[in-house]
Amino acid sequence: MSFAEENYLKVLYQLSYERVDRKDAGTSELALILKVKPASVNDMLKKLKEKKYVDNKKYGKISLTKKGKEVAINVLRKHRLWETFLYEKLDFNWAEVHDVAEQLEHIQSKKLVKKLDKFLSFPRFDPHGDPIPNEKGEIVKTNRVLLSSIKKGDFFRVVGVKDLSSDFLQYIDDLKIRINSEIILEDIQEFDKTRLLYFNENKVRISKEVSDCIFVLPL
Amino acid sequence: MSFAEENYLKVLYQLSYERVDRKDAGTSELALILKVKPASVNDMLKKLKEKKYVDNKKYGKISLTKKGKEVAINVLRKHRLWETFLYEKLDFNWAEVHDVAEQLEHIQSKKLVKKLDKFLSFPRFDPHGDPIPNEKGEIVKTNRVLLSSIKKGDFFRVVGVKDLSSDFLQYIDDLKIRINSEIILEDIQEFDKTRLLYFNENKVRISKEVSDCIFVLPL
DNA sequence: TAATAAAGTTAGGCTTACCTAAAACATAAA
DNA sequence: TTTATGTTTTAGGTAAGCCTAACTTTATTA
Repeated sequence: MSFAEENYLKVLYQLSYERVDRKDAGTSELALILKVKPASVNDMLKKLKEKKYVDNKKYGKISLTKKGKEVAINVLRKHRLWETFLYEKLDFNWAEVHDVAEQLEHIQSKKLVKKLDKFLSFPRFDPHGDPIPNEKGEIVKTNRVLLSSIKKGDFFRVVGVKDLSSDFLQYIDDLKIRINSEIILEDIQEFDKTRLLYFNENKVRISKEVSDCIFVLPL
Repeated sequence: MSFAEENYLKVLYQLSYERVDRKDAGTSELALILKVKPASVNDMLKKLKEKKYVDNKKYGKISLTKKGKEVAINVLRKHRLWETFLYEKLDFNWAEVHDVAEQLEHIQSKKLVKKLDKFLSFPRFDPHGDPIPNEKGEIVKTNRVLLSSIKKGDFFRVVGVKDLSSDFLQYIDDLKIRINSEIILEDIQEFDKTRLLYFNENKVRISKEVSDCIFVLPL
């Protein structure tokens, strides 16, 4: 299983199972995320189909087989364990972990993953609040929601940010909104496309777009 | 700089600068170590030459340029830092670290290397006793020698084993000869191709071949 | 020194994963 | 329903990194 193949399966999984808007993944969307052309996606899908990792008909819905899903979940597990390692042990910030984990997720060593998991005390969520599949591929449910859905007066804890390599990440990190920081939203003032949030003593103005990137756990 | 290119430069460096018998590296020797055919080595050398990483004439000695040496030392630094991490933090044994480090050494992130180095408290030697180049590419000298050169009555400390993926490694690990274990050789009895070593209370029989793989520091 | 062996090189091919350009199909708007 | 727009697929091509087979050069040994 090559790096490229693993990446295709991982992104396919995320588009099929981890999206809020549950619409099917298409060739061009995949191409956009993987930073290749739609024709290349097609080439690879053909190969993955032959190898029984995906199962799609011409012009039809692309779906992972059981085998493909297993590989995808394993890559995701590694990605999120490494992100946790970088954040917890090496003191990386939210904005920095993703790109490095993108490389580390392809290291092939069952033993390494097992030992890393243990070293991190079997974490269930990564720094972005995404669930880390366990060794069997099981994924725990969480009732986290996006900050954008929080209403004035609600209490919650920040648990993560979306696992996207966006410019927001650096910005969010700069706001010092750290995971599990026990910050509680005490008040909201709504402006045009902007919300003024009071986190304990801290006053922070956050745009709609940014609050669509922050996961919180209602208390 | 691709994985393959990095590997060629790393092996070239080791053959040129880290060998006891200081003879020049040849196409077929490189091929043997890199597990490819001599023709492939030639293809790659041509490319590395164009890119000014190596400097060799047809049928002549292959040598690294300053630029090539820098890359090689950096890969070696990463390899040995990762080995140290696996051994010290994840509880891998001597036999297991090499293959995984072989993959990890190609991760591209200056920040990662820097933080890993700090996390490990700036180690100067890896689990095999090989020196870890510092951030500037400087390599500390050590006066370690091979166990095979030790004479009856000498005192020393085991500091590592050769960085080769050999069957010896598992065997050595099983002997429980751990780095910095303060074990001292109290007596040797010589047999045909075999030495019976008394490490404190432990009596261990070791072949010539194995004692050619163990680095010790005379006390 | 000539014959033989070993090492290095070249030529031509293969596979992977990408590409562009053009054709086939699907969907939404007129 | 036809047209316009966008998405998916096909065909043909490229570069990296490997290969085999044949050839050239260097080293060894008779």
